[in-house]
Amino acid sequence: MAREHQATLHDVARTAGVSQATASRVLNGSIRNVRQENVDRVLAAAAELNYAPHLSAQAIARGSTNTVALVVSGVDDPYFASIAGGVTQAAEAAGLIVTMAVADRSPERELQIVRTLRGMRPRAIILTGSRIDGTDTRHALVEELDAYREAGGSVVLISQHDLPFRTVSIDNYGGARQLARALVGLGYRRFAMVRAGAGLRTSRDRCKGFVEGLSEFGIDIDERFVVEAEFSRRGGCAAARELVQRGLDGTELVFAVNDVMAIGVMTAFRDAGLVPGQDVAVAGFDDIGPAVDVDPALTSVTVPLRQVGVRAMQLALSDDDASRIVPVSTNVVLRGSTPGR
Amino acid sequence: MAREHQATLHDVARTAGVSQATASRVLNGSIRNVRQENVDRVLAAAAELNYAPHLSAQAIARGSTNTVALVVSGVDDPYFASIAGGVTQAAEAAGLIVTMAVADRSPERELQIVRTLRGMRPRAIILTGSRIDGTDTRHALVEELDAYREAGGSVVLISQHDLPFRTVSIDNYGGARQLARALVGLGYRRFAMVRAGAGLRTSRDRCKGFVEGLSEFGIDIDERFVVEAEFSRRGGCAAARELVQRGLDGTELVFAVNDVMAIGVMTAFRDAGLVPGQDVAVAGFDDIGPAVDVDPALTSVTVPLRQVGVRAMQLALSDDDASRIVPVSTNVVLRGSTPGR
DNA sequence: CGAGGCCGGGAAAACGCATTCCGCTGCGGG
DNA sequence: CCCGCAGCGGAATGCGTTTTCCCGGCCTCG
Repeated sequence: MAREHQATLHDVARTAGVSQATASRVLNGSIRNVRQENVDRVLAAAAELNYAPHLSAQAIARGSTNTVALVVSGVDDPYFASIAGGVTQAAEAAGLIVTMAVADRSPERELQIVRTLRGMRPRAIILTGSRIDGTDTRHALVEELDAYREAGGSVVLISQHDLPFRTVSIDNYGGARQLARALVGLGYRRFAMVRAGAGLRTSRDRCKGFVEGLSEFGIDIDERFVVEAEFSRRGGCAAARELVQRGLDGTELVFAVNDVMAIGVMTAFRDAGLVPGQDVAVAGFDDIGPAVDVDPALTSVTVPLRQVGVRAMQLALSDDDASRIVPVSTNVVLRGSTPGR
Repeated sequence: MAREHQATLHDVARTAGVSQATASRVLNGSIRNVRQENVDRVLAAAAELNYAPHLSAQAIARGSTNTVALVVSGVDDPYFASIAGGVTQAAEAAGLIVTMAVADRSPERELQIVRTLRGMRPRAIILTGSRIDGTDTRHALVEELDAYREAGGSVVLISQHDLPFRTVSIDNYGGARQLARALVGLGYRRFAMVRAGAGLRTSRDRCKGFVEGLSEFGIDIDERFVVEAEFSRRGGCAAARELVQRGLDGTELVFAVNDVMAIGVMTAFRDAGLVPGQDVAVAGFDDIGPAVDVDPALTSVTVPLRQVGVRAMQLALSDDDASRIVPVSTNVVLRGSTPGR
């Protein structure tokens, strides 16, 4: 029993007393028929030896893998976790195995990852949360992805619709704009904004939408009340502290470009002795799970993250080029963190 | 440029004017030396052709992959997300690629996944959050893992120390026991408990620790105040509703076996008009990020989830069998959700 | 000046599997 | 009775690497 090697197809064939070809035919449901007797013997042998086909060997023999690569910028973030959940769900439904890599918010790392991943010859590479805009690795990344696609792979981006690849496009702009309108509707007039670095497309779009939504009503946000921070809970905290230090100065509501930041903002406010929703309203974006668990519940913009993941996977697998961009719409949801005034 | 195939080592060798063997030697830093001139030519050719070695082919030729498999029971859960983060971090540090599969809380699915994963010949399989206890798939799973290990793979479990594999063992029992003591110290006497199904080892251990911690003080929990629910936020909500329906009846504190459930409990209480921490205290376990974002902040037991992931990976890679079990200690942290009485 | 050792290069085998092609058997029809 | 054909098993080939083995040239030492 203590053979150091896993059973190979050869072994199975030998103990079944048939040829490799026959064994292969029965084990992977080839088109050709095999006599029932042999089928049984092979199956029995496979079971006895606990045979599991060597996926790499299959990949090399068939010329294609059943692997999908997913690149996220951080797993801890519920945003990516949800998307990853959707992707794996759809992948497993399609019989694919997903390998995940974490870029950790670094464009260089992302490039390196894609390079490695390409060697794996995955059926698709799904990229989410990349922040390549304006970096000098951007060109290299695009080139790499292009080469990959040229070779028959399929590339799917999430919310990077200005790159020449298929993308699932979350309506960040529209959602933020709607949010701005809704908040003005509630009576808010003086806003602050917490955003991420300029390299992050998602953040940019949301800011733009929000600002333009406000400007419909002739409202604008003073430069002083726009603070840039890390795209994370910690970043949100830091930003909120920065804001109270600068002096809130009549600010009625702070909009953070995503929920994890918004939640960070809320707790930082609370730590500073301010009651969120009462002393200062807070709104976020994404409507991640925990948004309803904080008190008051966080006003946000729902984006069906899991759906996004599923769509991305489907988009990756579809071969018609007609729908290069799959739009995903978003929905404002008002909660206790932004009471009417 | 539009060749349908990726560049192969053969191509590189040809355009460099050397043999495949030489190309291989320079590209993977073999022990043997290659003349500098040839090194340069091969490197140039590789860069020009944008060559990426076919990992499957390498795997097959070398007889080993640089892949690690991670099985979690759900990505959306921050518990697993954090562990996954640690695992990928450590894996990438070791130059390994991690492929993740989601068992979705089903033992059968888990078994099937392990079976598939084995075909990938990963260096290690890391299993977390499995709930095989008492199921009939348990034996099959163990057998499968055994066969895998027999063949040279390494298996690491997280908090399943009664199975004959290496495991990172979180001190669930001790942490819960400490928590119980601390809470009694705060003046609490009447407890309710929200736990998950009996198949989940982690839940069992925590319950046991908590109950035994209480019994040190002659306190026990009435059967009526123990409710079993899904191991998720939703489950926590449901459990809390169940509790209020049964009648809290003087219950001072409800302990949920993990934070996501505890948070669910808190919001469900709030929805029912109860103020968490004031009308009824709540304590959880894990100290996941959001624990400090809810209001009042959640009393919990810190477990260094990311560390757990890192350790698991290291344990998987180490080849000395001395330390089959790596203990990870936990730490009670009291917060606003359990004010002193 | 010759033998042996060392260094670097290439041909080829091997890895585990899928698949194509070939040949055998057995059947039915002419 | 023979031919053709369908059906099925097996040998062989190929996939992209690594690695072993061999070979030629050069250097060194005797």
